[in-house]
Amino acid sequence: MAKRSITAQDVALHAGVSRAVVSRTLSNNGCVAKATRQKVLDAAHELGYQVNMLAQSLNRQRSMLIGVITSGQTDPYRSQLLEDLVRSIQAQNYQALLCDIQTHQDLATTLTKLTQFRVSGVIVTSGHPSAELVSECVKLNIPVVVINRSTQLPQVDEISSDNTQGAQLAINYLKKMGCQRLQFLGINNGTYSAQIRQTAWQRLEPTPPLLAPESSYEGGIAAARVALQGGLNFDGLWCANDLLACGFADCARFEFKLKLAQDFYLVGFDDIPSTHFVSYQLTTLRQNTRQIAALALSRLSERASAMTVEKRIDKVDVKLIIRNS
Amino acid sequence: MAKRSITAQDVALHAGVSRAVVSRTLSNNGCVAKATRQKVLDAAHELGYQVNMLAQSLNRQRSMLIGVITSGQTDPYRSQLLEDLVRSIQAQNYQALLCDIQTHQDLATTLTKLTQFRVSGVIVTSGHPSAELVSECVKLNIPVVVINRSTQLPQVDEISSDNTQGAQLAINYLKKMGCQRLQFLGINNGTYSAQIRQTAWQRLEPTPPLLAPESSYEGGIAAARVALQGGLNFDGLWCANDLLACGFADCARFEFKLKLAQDFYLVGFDDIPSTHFVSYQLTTLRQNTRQIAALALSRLSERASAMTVEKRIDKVDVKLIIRNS
DNA sequence: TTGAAAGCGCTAACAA
DNA sequence: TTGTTAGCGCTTTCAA
Repeated sequence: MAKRSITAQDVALHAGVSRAVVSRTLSNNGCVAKATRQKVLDAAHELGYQVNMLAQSLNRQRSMLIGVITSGQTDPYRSQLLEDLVRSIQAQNYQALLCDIQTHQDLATTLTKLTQFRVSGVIVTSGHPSAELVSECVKLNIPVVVINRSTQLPQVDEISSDNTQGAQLAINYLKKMGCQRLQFLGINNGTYSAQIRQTAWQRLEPTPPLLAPESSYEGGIAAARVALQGGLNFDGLWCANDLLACGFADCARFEFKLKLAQDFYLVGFDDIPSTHFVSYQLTTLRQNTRQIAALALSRLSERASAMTVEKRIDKVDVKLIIRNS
Repeated sequence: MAKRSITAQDVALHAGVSRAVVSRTLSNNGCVAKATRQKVLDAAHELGYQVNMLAQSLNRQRSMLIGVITSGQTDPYRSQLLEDLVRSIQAQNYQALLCDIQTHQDLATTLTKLTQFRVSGVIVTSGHPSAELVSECVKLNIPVVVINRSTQLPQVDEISSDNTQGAQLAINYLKKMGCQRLQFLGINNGTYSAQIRQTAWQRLEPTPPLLAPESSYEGGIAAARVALQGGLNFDGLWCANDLLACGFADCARFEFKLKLAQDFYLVGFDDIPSTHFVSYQLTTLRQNTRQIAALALSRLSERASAMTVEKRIDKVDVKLIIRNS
């Protein structure tokens, strides 16, 4: 039943040349006479030839696949990042092998899975690859880049939003709004980004941070209940992310009858869609996910050609989006 | 530099057998003596052998890859569906090849890309595959399933939420809340799902639907401005999706000072996170994305073993989530 | 039960 | 510039 598909051999026959010439022509590699080249191209087109990526990859010991590792957590920011990553990958003619991991163990098995496909690179947006895993990749010449997380590993490039700059922008904004007592809302045992933002904050402001029990809308509500119980003792708040900010804002407004941009100012992080809903209009910091994605691909290809180049750490600018909080 | 990785040959040598035995043992295919089997397993484990998926797939003419086609549109519902799809795929030991398409043309090139990787199946969540594309897949024995869309093609299985049931649930709810003049908010030139919901609605209620200019929060606002301008002439509204519902609700509340669950009732669709925020608390219909995903994988594997089985159309139950609207 | 050998479709070194 | 040849690592008849 399953019809055999058209191979380079067929094209070679049709064009009256050898398969080697076909290969050279189609991969633009090695020299072919102009006329021959055209013959091959025509034949390939006529027959509807499609190269078999499996065979090609097997031979080249490298597939046109790039592994993208994400955690189940589907918050709007992550979705946006993923979308931009996939687009960047496809723009370079690669394809995205999407791997969802739940646990640290998953990361290990996933990374070996990816090596079995001889991926051209791995982009980690969740979890922390261990040294052995990475060295395994290095051995196989597979570059690894991590996004919004750090690692000690020397061969792994890092890309993240500039959280320090973010902290500064948030503080400047709050002060400009006249706030005198600033506060930060982080997450207990939170994500790497939340921790970094907290650290960045603490370098600039001494106030001990508020901590939400979890990184979510509900976490923001819970944090607000605790924080506002004894009265409002701050007038400017920076939240580690927008979901927290929305939760905090709602609890403050509906349970404690506080008014945003009046009783206190609030800055979020991520610029997720909800923040621009009429009922929120939250001031926030927008990450440049497109640039992060583009940079990830650049780093991957740089390291592909020179596995041992020095580790690079990129900080991508964030942008303050001023709304009504 | 790049160390050659361990092959079946190495394992064979180490175990003192032929590579054929190694292959049989590891793929559980053909017979191997118990003792030999153990020897091979031990050797493989000791050497840390990992099968080369490229070689295996080339030989079997089929990779452990499943193509997932999505459109750039990252609304929360789509993200959730994607996540569930990827999990289901990984649960079956396959890997997800994620392809983002923008235009109809992209679908075509993407589908041929996928065939080049000899994927074991394709899941389409966006766009409408043409007859030729599908027949190309059929020829290569690649099953195709579409989610939340329909197609005339006989070899393509369809899975979607039961929109008719959804319409009925929404209407029942609104009537139970005492609504007398029901209305539906669809989308002008909208998604397939929105159209189906509209059709389902119209079979039950004769009222001509409202139409938003686009499928988004802003679309909902725009629709509300038009609809409410001349006064409120309905008391129960069903929106094609939650983003529209949020926009409509906000415009109604903030611009027209209407009260939800008082001046009119509103039911959404999708149960996206924003709907359960304190400031919305929208009643909505939840799609069972996990079941949709699981079903997609089932259909794919069924068709894989019998390409010509009759086309199947599955409707997955939706669930009314009653909140405060 | 095991091994030898052919082949999946492609690339690349080498020779012509 | 072209063709020949030897693999890439695996699976799978077919004999032994």
